[in-house]
Amino acid sequence: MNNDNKITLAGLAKLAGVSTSTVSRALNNNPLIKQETRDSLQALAKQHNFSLNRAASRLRTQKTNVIAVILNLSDSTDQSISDPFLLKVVGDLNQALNQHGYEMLLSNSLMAHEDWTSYFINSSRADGIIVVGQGKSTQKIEDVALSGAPLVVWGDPKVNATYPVIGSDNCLGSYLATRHLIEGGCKRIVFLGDPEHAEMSERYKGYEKALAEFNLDISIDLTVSCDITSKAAYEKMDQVILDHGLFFDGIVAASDMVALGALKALKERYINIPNDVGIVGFDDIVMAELFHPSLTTIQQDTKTAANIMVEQLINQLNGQPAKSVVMDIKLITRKSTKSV
Amino acid sequence: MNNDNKITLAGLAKLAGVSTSTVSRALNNNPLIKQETRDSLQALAKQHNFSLNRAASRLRTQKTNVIAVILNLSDSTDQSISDPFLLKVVGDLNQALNQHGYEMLLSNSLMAHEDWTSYFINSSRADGIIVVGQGKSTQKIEDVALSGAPLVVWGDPKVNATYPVIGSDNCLGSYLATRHLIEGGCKRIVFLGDPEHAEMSERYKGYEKALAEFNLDISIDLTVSCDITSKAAYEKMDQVILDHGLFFDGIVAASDMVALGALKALKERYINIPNDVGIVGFDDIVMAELFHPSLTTIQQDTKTAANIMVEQLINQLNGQPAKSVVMDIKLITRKSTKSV
DNA sequence: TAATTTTATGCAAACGTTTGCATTTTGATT
DNA sequence: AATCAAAATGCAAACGTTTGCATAAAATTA
Repeated sequence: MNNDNKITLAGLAKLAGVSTSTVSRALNNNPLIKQETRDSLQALAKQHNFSLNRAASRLRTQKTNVIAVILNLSDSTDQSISDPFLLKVVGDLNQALNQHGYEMLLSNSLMAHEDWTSYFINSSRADGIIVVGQGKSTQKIEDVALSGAPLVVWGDPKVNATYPVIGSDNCLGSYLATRHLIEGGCKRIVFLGDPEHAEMSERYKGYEKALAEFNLDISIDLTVSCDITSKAAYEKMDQVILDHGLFFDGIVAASDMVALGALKALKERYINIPNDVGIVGFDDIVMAELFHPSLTTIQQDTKTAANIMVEQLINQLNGQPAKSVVMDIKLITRKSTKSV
Repeated sequence: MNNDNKITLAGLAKLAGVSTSTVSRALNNNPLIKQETRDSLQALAKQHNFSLNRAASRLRTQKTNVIAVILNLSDSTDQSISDPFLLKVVGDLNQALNQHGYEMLLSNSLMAHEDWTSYFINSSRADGIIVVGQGKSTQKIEDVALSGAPLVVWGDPKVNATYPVIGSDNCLGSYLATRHLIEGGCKRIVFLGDPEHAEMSERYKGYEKALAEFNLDISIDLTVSCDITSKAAYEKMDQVILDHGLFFDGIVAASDMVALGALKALKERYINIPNDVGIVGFDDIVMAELFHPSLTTIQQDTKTAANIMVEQLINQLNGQPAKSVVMDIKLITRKSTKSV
């Protein structure tokens, strides 16, 4: 029963005995058309399950109602494509976009399109771009900004950017995390993560700041650099302990996934958490609460953030200015750190 | 420097002193055009960072090169929008689609579009549909299948469907999981999950089959029904133990998330895993290995599955038939069950 | 009832590609 | 050279909407 004779606007018009203009307006709920006519035409359309051809209307209106969402992964490996936090942001964006009447074209930075503006905007694939994550290099993002294409980025809003960035105050978050460890009695605190990475470097700064404030030693040894995946974190911590023993009593992890990887390495050695080593994560992914011990972490409100991002993007689509927004964060204390 | 005078094919043609046909063909690498001409025109295009207007070419060719991916969530709550497993499938699909030259329009079933074929296909938003998850009702999926639109579903391939389904043999997986528990000495094994849910019901069958095979009691009490999220699982198990005590010595969980939720409830009561209670998950999400104890589970190869799904869909786009495919699964034994 | 305003509809020209067919150019063959 | 075949390019008609402007119908006013 493959009803292949695709009906068109003109076809419907003929059926209804009116002009295409009328049908077009009726289906778009244009008040120029009498309510009665609108209703009957819409009914007719539904009856023939007719749908406006978007390719055609996009061509005519020069608007797509599509937003390109680009998962900006660190180029090294494709591990982080399964990072639960980033994917959650994507999920929330999807909701927010749909609620605002936009569709989401999902892409990721590994698909090498040299020029994002050209590929997505100039080609009429999308009206605007949302980049999730600043990654190691912000070059491509800056190129988009420079091109004047509507753009919003999830990342660190403190980074002095020429484009609107929505995100948590990573420095503050990490500062709070670190201070929390210090107040719990930790003296030698490791930072575990990748200080090269845009957002993570801000987290590193917060960590440094707290240490400085409390006059704690901030030696290079305490900075353990690794990719921001649980696997990398696990392997790195395993190696570090093997090489240098348990020379620390606290860990500030660049993300929950990193924290969980580290936790595994510690637990395998029966190191007591939080008594021997306290550990704080970042993100508050669902899993953080489920772990044993449950993970103290910095919570980010991605749902609200997603809505704000979409709103800021829509502002730009309307020719209005958009601004960076700092999201509130919250220290969630659980069992992986000693309570003060 | 907002270079807003968007250049068009005709513009480029004029610049180059050739016809639009030639430019069009050149940019599409049509061998009708002399290699030399092609090269120079492509160079010219790049220089002016010109991109073909997709709205126009889609209208003309009646092809979008877009695939709609629909996250089919259980309609009750939006919790599972952050289900790491489903999101991983989406991530893998994204990769696979891009590699095959398609773009991904991400949507979810909560956005109430009555008629998916009409909305996505008839409207020329996409050329085909991939549904991730069969959910509680397969009605909408069957409607799409009936309409003849190119369709592939991630779900249970054993379900006798009129559309191609790619997925693991859920029944077998669950059977293996259950047998593994039995062989480890478990006598009273709980099934934790939602037997109403398409894929999960298959898992329930596998569980039943194993019990029957080993002549184990299969009473209704042993079926603990809950939503397939970690939170629901945690709360349900908490309540169940509170009400009935520890009347079981094994859990077959409908998914890893469910297993992890249950695990938390058990650990909070200092129930020894795997000695007092063994537990098996399903999916093998990244987290499964990180947990303590690490989770024995049934591994699904989503990356391969994603590629197969895309291939099967492309078959349909080319007018060829597509078939359901059963993915291999693997029991990954870890520390949450006694080794045999 | 005629003139005027208001409301509802229709006409036709875009939007920027692709592609069958016609035409020109080039190269090979007599 | 003249003829023919092959290769390269151009012409122009679609694809299915939307929308400014013109017109027709209905409602209001004089």
